[in-house]
Amino acid sequence: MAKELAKQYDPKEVEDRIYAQWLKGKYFHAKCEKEKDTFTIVIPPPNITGQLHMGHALDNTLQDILIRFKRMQGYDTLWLPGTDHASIATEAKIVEKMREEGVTKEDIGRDGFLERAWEWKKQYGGRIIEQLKKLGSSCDWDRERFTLDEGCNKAVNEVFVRLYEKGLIYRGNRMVNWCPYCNTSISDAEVEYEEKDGHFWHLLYTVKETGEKLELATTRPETMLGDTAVAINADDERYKHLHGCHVILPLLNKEIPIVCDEHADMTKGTGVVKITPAHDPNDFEVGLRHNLPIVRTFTYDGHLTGAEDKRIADELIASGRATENEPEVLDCGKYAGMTTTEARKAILADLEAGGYLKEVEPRKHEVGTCYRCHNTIEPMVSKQWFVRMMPLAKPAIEAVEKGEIKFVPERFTKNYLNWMNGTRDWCISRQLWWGHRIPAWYCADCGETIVSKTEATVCPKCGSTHLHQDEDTLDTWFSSALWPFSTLGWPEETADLKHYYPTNTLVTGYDIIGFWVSRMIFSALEYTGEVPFDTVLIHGLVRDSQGRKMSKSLGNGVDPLEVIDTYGADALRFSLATGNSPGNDMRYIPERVEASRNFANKIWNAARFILMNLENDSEIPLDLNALALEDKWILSQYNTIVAEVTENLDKFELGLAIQKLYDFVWDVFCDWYIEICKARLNGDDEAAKNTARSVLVYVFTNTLKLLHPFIPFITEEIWQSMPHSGEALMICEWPKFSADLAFKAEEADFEKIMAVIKAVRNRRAEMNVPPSKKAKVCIASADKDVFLSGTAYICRLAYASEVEVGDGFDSDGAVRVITDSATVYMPMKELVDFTAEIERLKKDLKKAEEDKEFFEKKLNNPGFMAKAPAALVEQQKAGLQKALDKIEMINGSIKDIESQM
RNA sequence: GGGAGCAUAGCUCAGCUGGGAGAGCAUCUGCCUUACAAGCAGAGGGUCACAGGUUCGAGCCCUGUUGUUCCCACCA
Repeated sequence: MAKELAKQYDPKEVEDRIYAQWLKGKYFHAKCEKEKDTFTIVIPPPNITGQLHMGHALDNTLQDILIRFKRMQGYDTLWLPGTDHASIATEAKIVEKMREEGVTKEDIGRDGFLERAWEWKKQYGGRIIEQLKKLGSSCDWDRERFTLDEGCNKAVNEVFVRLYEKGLIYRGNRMVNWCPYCNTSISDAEVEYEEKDGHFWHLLYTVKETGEKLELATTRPETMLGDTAVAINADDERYKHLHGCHVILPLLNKEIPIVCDEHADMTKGTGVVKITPAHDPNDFEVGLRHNLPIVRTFTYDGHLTGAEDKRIADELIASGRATENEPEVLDCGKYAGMTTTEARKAILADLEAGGYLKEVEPRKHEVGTCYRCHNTIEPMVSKQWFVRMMPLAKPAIEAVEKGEIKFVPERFTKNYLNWMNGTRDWCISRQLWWGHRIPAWYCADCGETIVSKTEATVCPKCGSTHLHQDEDTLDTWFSSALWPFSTLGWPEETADLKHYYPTNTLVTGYDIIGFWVSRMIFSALEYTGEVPFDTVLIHGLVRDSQGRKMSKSLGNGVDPLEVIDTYGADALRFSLATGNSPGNDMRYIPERVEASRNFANKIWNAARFILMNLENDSEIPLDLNALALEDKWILSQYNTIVAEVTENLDKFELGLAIQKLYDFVWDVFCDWYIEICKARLNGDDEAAKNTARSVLVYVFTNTLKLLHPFIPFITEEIWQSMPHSGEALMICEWPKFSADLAFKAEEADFEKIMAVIKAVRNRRAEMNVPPSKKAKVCIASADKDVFLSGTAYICRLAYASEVEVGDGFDSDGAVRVITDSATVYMPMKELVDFTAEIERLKKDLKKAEEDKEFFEKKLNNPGFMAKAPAALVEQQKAGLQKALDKIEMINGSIKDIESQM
């Protein structure tokens, strides 16, 4: 006897040991083998602040399946791992921790803060990597990267300088989304719109020239102090007489012009719009068109501006350093220092007191919020760095339209194109410290801007050495956008970059197509001249069992590590991979993980059975000449599975691939083939025994290979217990379809035997005959040889005391069942009820006749005959023949019984 | 306002180029048959949301309707 396995599979005992073994063997390490084709995936780098959640588990399971599959297929395979510095999230975490200690950023300064941040990274940054290992991820850990490491920084500076020199990066006063809580600008992509209850406040502004009250509505009355005009539509008949007039801004008693602008929509509200260029994106545009003053009334941390704010701004303007669109700042007087919420209240109260508030209308509206903290975004004119998107988006759109990059499923192409087509200039500067500092310096003497890859020390314009670097850092996504090539060494022409770039498949969720995928594509095209990957495999979200998004606030998140601890990593992986189709959301159902665990255990026990029946560890060669019918059947079935699994993996249909394997292992191999082998294994024929062993081992170990990408731990553990050559399953060669193993005729013959066994079992169950009660089974069939070859296991599987095969049998007192190739008699006199038998047979007959009609209808349909493919027509003919045969047999039996009654 | 997804068994979902509706879980019946009770053998359960259309043939393709989810959009 060979090795013995425990009765139940215990993942805890196996997983860490196997993972250590893989690491020791350096199987994950890509060796940059020049002669081999490559397959490369770069991991979507998880945030260092993060803990492994179900989304990561799904994303990384899919990647690991693809990587392991390709590795076994013989590609030089690289899965490049790493983490993202996540500027805004990490900085928020550290600031929060400091707050608990009573320390602010300002207290410790930039260097002190960064010291803390790196310390934090050291402490927690590796956590999620360790968690990925628990999942079985076969990343090349020797190549692990971090978006804020030195290499990435080099790439970032390189890109920044190149784009700046091409005029594709610029700095200017523009309308940005400002998060007063995070105290930084964020990009358009980082704004999430949420429907909130709000109001429409109808205000009355007095027209200076005519004295009439002009009604307008606003959802943000607190911005009114910054109004520098009121807009009407030039074609609006109601207001033609007001062209060139002015209104008196309430509270400030300031005269502002009435302008005609297309932005004012006659069909909406009163057709009059207040214009606040400093705090509304549309109004900013209107302001530019009409050369209106831009008056800022909010501070960057969400309060109303006061005297000091105004002094600073005035000073800048007076110094002549102000750039285009530099906003003025208003001293908001009694409102200064109030938060925007307080100011809204106070201003509304004063407007009402002054008779300027006509009515209040409740209204739901979409409010922009920060994706990090979900506080309301204040649109704000601010001086920031931007990437000019138009020239970059164009090639990125073309590359996808030309099919150089393929989205799976295809529908996400549209999603991507919509995003790319609609994208506006990208605000990349952040008022944060944790991140890539913007490589720009300003001359204190002449105001010159110097953009440089290395530290600037002398002003090239005036020779001054009084330079200071821009205080801001770059959007995290600016460095993530370079990930597929910065991690391979770009801008250096490294061996890795040459060999592994462009990468192949990017696996990610549909939620970050805009944030990340699109930016990688245009970045790669611009800097490397190539697409970063050829395929983007999109998956959905993992939701909770009720279909809700898993979230911290709901507390409905399921911790993958706990699942692994309870059921094993393989069970989790299996659950995530199976029944999941590309691009669609899925629910996490605990029962499914349990079912997956059961499947793992099923495989485990199949292995146990095989091992129990082997004499030793040595391999047994497969002798194609010694095969029995059932051996040919299982080999042929296995062979088909090889082709199907490979095909589906190639198509990224991972769920279908593993489903087919599940069915094959459980329903075909275990439920049928193993059961059938027992007859030979328990018999005395040593040669037959050995053939059975050889086929069991062959099919099983090769099936382990097919299963390995999905459930790597258990398959590796079992494979190493089985007779094998080679160090590890994970570096075995992927099985190939083999014409030698395609036994179509034998498959069909064996199915006749299966049909008889199933029919007997079915009939026995109907009659409630327990397995312990055996009965003789007599098979009358034209295919005598087929049934004769299977008597040993028909006996076992059909609970027969003995099996006889012949042309006809004494039907007296026999229960009978009819398949399309045989009539089976079971002498069970005491159970035979002639009336019931006839009733059953008539039921069968009815079904057979329905079948006959079904096929005849098709075959008599001229349209079908003329247009259906030939193979299908043949199939229908065969079906009809089977039905006819069956009808004949049933009629014979009915007559037979009637004659005995 | 634009775009997309989903609607199939009691529940959760598969069903890849159109060719007699599937799985897991749950339910019911019988089994501790020496790999596995986390198991074995059976059974029941579906007008594939609705209405049209294309086709010899539609769960699948087209049009519309309803319900539902999501993404995008500056509607004051």
